[in-house]
Amino acid sequence: MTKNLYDDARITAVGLVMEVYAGLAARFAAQFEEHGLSTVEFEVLMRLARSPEHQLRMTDLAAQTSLSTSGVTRVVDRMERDGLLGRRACPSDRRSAYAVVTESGMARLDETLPGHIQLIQDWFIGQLEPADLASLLDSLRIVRDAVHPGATAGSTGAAAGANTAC
Amino acid sequence: MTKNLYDDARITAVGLVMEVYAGLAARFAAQFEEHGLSTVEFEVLMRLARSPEHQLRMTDLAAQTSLSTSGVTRVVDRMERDGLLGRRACPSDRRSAYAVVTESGMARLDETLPGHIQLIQDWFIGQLEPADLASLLDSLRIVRDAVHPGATAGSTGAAAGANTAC
DNA sequence: CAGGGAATATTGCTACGACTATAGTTGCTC
DNA sequence: GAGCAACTATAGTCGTAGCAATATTCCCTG
Repeated sequence: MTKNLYDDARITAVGLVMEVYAGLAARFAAQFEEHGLSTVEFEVLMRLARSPEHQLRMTDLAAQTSLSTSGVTRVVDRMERDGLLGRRACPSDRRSAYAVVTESGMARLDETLPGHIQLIQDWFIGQLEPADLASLLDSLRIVRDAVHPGATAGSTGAAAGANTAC
Repeated sequence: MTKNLYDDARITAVGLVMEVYAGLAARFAAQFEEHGLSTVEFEVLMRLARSPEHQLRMTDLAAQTSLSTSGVTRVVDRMERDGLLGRRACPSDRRSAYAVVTESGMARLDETLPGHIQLIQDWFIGQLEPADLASLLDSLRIVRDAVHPGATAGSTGAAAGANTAC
């Protein structure tokens, strides 16, 4: 018999990552839906809430969410229609537009967040010993920094990172 | 100021998982595309290749891939059209149908796999010290077993697990 | 200041996948 | 054996996201 590459330990290692992701994502999605949000909508809300003035340029939002710019346009369309977000013209660059969270959007997020954190606690954090968790996060950080698609709003952009200030 | 839940350490912990997943998935997808495969097509090919006789019932395939049954139908349609898969009637249960990998499908997988494993080595395994990697996998396994959406072809089905044998 | 190239957002087109309904098959019960 | 519930696969419909094309604006160079 030839050696079986299909059961290679390296394959199963990434399989583990994928399964953990899939499991968590599915549970999160179910809880988001209870509050009328999809996963990407929650992600958009979170990214904006963590930004100064609760707003971000469309392009920056796309960079931070692993969505294309057109995808961001559609999501913001929907959320604007639902009153969660608003658009604001950028004073210094008329090409750019800000997506800004409305009061209603912040309220929706505040209403969703406690349950979300509870899920994280129950299915992820709480499953591990504190020392193991710390070690796990360290390792994940290393891999993240290597793979690093610029999701952390950090130093990915070759240009000066301050263009968030428009 | 009110306490800021949006930067909660627990949120950033799952953010880490999501970012690692997204980064790996994007790189994998690019390599799959070089061989004319999408991510789900590769996953289907892998699941079938790891099964006895290189075949699986449509329902079982759906259970193992976090795809719906109709999704599996469409994917198998495409892959059958491309000659990677074939359909075979189940002799003992005429409701069921097997999806079976063709010679061409196995060849495609064998052609794709080395590069895939190389990516895993470069961006995941190779980033960590062996001891840290082992610890990481242990922790991931614990979380996986908790979240456990039955992706491992294990004991999810309430009925006897042996229905893979049709 | 005129013009070319880069950047930004949007829209049309297309592909993919989930939800639902439908048709066929099986096994159980009376 | 007829009827009925459960299961399997498929087809219809809809929502969502990516890619390419477009219009506008900005910046830099002459």
